Amino acid sequence: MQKNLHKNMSKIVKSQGLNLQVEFSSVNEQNDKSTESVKLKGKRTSEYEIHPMLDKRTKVINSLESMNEQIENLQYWLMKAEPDSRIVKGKDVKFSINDLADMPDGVSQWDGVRNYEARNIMKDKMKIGDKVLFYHSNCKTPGIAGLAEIVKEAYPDYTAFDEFHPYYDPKSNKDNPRWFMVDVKFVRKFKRLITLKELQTHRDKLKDMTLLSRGRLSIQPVKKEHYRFILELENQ
DNA sequence: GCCAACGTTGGC
DNA sequence: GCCAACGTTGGC
Repeated sequence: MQKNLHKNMSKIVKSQGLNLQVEFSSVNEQNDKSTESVKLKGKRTSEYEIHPMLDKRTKVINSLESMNEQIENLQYWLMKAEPDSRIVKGKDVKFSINDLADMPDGVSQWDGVRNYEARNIMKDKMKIGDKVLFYHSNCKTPGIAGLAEIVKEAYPDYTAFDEFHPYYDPKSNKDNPRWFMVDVKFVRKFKRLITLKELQTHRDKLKDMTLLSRGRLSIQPVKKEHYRFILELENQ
């Protein structure tokens, strides 16, 4: 019976075209009800209860609802990096989408953010599985270069502790870290760079996009509809 | 807690 | 490399 439940879940997930890996932990029998956790890709986990008195279909719908909740909670962000070489305190701070792709497992810490608003987004808002538009800034053709996702939630940015590091901040220390970072994983490069210029021509659709109204913020929230629109632009 | 001075970002 | 916009600092 459990096997069928799992099969049904997998089928529904597939039929909805969702890019999720569903894992099931073993069921803990506890008198008249048991709990099972559903793990989505990354570490977002939700628990749902299995009531022996309810039929299979109800169980599947219940757990799907919790899955949909997780999907609804998915957040979208834009993160800026500089793809061109720039030497700060003797170290190159260049970081392009190709550099991210070349990291082991495509994963990198997002260090060097020294702005409170951007920090607070990382520290308080970003969750594993959130989607990221990878933006190339301070370069010849600024624009969105591809996609990444959050794979580790906020932890202290230790580069602030090292006085020889370009991102050193004497006001931050191990006991009272001022700056935080998340880990980001490469998802894919866009088929083409979606330039800032191009985005600016869609002011009708993107009028309240933070990138267009507050260009300086290096980590920004992105509305779901804007995210979707940008993915459509890629194919135009 | 205001705000002038200063520093940084990032498009152009 | 310029410089507008905007974020931060610190004196009062």
